[in-house]
Amino acid sequence: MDDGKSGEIGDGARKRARLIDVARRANVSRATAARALGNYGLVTKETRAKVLAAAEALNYRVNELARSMRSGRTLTIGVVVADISNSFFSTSIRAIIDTAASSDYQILVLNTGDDLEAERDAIRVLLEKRVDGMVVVPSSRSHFSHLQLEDGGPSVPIVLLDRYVEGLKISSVTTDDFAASREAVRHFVACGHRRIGLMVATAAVNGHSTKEPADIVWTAQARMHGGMVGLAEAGITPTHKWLRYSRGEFEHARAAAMTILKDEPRPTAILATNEEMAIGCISVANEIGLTIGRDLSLILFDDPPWVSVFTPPLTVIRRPTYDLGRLAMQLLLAEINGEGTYQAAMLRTEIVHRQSVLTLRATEVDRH
Amino acid sequence: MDDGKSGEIGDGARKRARLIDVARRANVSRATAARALGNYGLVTKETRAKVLAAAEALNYRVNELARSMRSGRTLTIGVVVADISNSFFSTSIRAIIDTAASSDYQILVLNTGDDLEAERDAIRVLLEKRVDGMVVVPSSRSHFSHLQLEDGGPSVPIVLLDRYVEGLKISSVTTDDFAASREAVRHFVACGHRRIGLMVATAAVNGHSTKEPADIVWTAQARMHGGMVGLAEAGITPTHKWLRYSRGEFEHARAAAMTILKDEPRPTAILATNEEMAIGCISVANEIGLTIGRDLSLILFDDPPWVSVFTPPLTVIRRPTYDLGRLAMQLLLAEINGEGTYQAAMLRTEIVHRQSVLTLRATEVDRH
DNA sequence: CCAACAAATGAGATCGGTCTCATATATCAC
DNA sequence: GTGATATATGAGACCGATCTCATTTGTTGG
Repeated sequence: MDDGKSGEIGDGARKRARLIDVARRANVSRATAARALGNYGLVTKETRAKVLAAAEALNYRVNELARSMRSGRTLTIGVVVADISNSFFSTSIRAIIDTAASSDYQILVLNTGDDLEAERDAIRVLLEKRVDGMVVVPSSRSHFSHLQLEDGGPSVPIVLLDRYVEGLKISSVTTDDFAASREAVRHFVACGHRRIGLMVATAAVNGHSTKEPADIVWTAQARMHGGMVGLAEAGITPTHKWLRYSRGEFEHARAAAMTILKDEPRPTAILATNEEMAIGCISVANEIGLTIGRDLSLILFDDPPWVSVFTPPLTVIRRPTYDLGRLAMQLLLAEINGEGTYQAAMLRTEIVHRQSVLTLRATEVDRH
Repeated sequence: MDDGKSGEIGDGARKRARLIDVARRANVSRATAARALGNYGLVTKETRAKVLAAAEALNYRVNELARSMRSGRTLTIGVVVADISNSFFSTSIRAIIDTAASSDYQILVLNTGDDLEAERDAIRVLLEKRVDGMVVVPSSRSHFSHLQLEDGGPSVPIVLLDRYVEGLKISSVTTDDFAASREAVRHFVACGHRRIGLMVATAAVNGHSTKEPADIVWTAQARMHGGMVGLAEAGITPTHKWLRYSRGEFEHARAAAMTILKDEPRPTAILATNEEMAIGCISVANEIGLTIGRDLSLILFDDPPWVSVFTPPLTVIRRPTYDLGRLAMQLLLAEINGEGTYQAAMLRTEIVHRQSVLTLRATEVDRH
């Protein structure tokens, strides 16, 4: 019964054109219209032209949902990230989007705020939306059962970004932060520093703290551990006196820095595990009259544009941020296409020497 | 005919559980299983328990694609943005994601690099994916037919973010950048500055240029225009001598700044329309021995964390970045729910006075 | 002129939930 | 006992594109 379905002309609120509308207008079947539009199978030039004209006239857009239903592919990748407004993550995501787009994949971005429950929800939602794969920045080192999708039937490939999870057999793309931290501390030591502070960014703590949070993320732990080993190797007893774990918010970072820099004797150098820690540290140094690169040496992880025009330009540990995202996406695409194998890629970092690390002369070492 | 479909136990490569698998395991019909899982209609406690147990055992996840097919809603919003790694956009997107998530919407992020063709593709893809709405940062002021979806049947609500488009009857959320620029120039003038440079960020130019690109974005034009009006109002003949349009990349921004600061006499103050322009400007100032806040005054748009710990702390035009994204999403959700009306929201900005603007004494005004 | 084959098109199943409508069973009133 | 009502469940249509398989039409050779 033709009970007033669409296809009639003129009523304002008509629905979007479907394939069948195009087919009817071109006087062909859906199958033929599909062939003409999809450019496959056998269609005469004239038929194709008729169909294309009809599609044009009706402003037809294929319904990807329906297509995905049949094909089983959504051409959509889920990205689960701690904080997209963080410059490291936004740059990585830019790389992910670019790489995915060149293979016609789109990106669904979910933000967890490093909250485990939010991460579980995110994974569930992405599974329900039937994404073809996921890039995840895991918020926990110990709770990861929601990332183990393989048991009980095939599921969706995942690649971890920025953070490794021990015991999880999932491909990951990280940087060698342990080595980076150790190298930074070695550099401090080589420049004569012996009192070295370490500000570790983590969301697993309230405000800031001197002891390691229970569920600290792999990256943060590697950076802390690398620093401690660097100290030990230099014959300096690793002390927690100038070690702080802190959330990233400006006030927390400042408070953490303050407790280090108010200490007597104060450290002559600080390693900050991200931009936020460094900014907190600089803020406090400014406030109590310490000049970076003279009274206080500083190295930070990551290399945002401003640090090279800072006074003084800041020495940093540069990570291949864009490459990290791109590689994660490449591994994921390979796994989606069945070409991939498990792989824990760990990219190298590089110290960019600028002017925030002072070389102490022997006398100064004593004086400080 | 039961031709070996799934449901049989034990073969490793079985597909994901469907509703019908759950129903069979619980010995009920699909309809009943749907009622039990969807928590609607009438189901006895026992039946519900059976179904939930079956779903649990099979690790069942609803297929949102299928659900969306019937419901006509995807609970997905498309976001089309120039550059997600830009801190302004990534903060706005964070707000968009947060706001959307609290209404159970997810975000599909596409990046255009401010390329019109990429933007058209992005819109097409989002339409095909049947998003329920879009937030778009339009890359062009003059080409916008791809954003006019209403003719020829109902389509999808769009809200413009950050950039207004004249002649487009689409809700938008922007800041009053004309007023902001004018106020910044006024402030310079009040501090005794008369030679004021203006660095306008735009992707519509190759490298940098002194004349206005053909298809400059609304925001950039407003900022330029506001600056010019500010000058005129102060009785200063607006000159293009110290006006530069430049792409955001560090080297382009530097090159643009160089041509301004190498001029004789050089301007004593510069208004930078974003972080990238400011960084380019600072870099050149450092190189040729100009100290910000003494030899060269500087105001920039936006207020990333580092500028307040810079030496000197930088005076900025602060925009409510997070609020911008949130409001855009709120307007969009309202339109999706049929409660919205057309609305061009323009939020106020605020000058944050720090120490990068020098007050010139009369003699200095002459001397400079 | 008819068989054999190629070219072009159509009919209908399918993907997996959701929802309407019909049916079956239980409960109650008179 | 019969009809009215509430409760619980099932059958089947539907969303829109794709793809297999069958059918029709056209072409060529003997």
